[in-house]
Amino acid sequence: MSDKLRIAFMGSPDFVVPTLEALIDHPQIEIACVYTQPPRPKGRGKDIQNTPVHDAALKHTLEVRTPENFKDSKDIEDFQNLNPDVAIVAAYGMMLPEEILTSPKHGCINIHPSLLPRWRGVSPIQFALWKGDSKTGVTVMSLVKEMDAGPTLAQGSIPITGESTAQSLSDILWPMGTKLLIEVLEKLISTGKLAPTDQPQDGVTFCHKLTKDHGRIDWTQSTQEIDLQIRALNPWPGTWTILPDNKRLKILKATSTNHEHHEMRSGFIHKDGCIMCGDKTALQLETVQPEGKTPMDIDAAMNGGYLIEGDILS
RNA sequence: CGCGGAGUGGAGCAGCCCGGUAGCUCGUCAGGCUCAUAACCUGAAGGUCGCAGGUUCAAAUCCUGCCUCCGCAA
Repeated sequence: MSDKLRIAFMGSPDFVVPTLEALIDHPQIEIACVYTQPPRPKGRGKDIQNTPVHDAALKHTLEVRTPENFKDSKDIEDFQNLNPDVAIVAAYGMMLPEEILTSPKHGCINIHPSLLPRWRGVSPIQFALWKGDSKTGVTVMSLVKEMDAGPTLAQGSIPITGESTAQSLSDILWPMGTKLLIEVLEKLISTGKLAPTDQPQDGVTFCHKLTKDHGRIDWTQSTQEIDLQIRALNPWPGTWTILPDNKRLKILKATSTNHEHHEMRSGFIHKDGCIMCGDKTALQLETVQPEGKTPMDIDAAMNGGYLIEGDILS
């Protein structure tokens, strides 16, 4: 019998790979198995590709399992037969049935990048930023049947600034979550139990899944709202607008201004790439990407004729 | 073989269909004007036109193959 903590890791995207590697490197932890999303067609040409976690696990010669879901009792049995002390779930990308949640001795532990109970759901970082929260954070919690409603084990908080993007927050929150997770696990190892705290009843909010459609800019909104949208949806799913020739233009970076302008129509392109918004202030575009082109700064886009003073964005 | 766009001085583009002197908007450098300037004027430097073949008197331009980048979609 090993006295190491026996873990099943479940995750998929690149930003949880460091979490997996931190667990691998921990002397008192052993990874029994890594679960991740099945390889799927991806990218141009639709080649099927492993998830980043899949490749990282293979690199460390860990067993990888990629069930489509846990509806098949065989998959559930296979999981139970691993007999893990605890399962770590980090951006795995699927709901787990109760048989899985209750199977490990200490249940399933999840890293959720929000200050629960605020922003339960799948895109918490983006929503905290988009809805103008002044701070956000990361919560380590036990999973229960109801989504993101389980008791918390640790929590950390960070401020959201006018410069924050979903990317910049994610870059801070996931390492913070990993650190808190390790602390929780070390405490589990030393005391043999978790120290859960039930979530408050009040302050529960939910966020839904984002799609590319959420990235379309409505120029009748205020500069402030559009600025938040651009930073919240950066880098995914990205924000975009439609040029007069019906081509898409991604907006990668922009700054709100309070310049005064003579032309007030929403979406009107002023000299230097200032766009009129609904509250009669303007948004200064800084980095854009026309369809089929690489990202470029606004001066280049104006010089190249992608944006023309006097045209209207829709 | 999912659909599509693109590789031309440092940046973004035009030119290609209808082969024949390297163009446009900027940037950079020098000088001028100005109290001054990201403004204005004058001048200059800077490009094997993605790579390799082919056709031709002549290829950025036509033909073939390859490489690279990107949008959509997942």
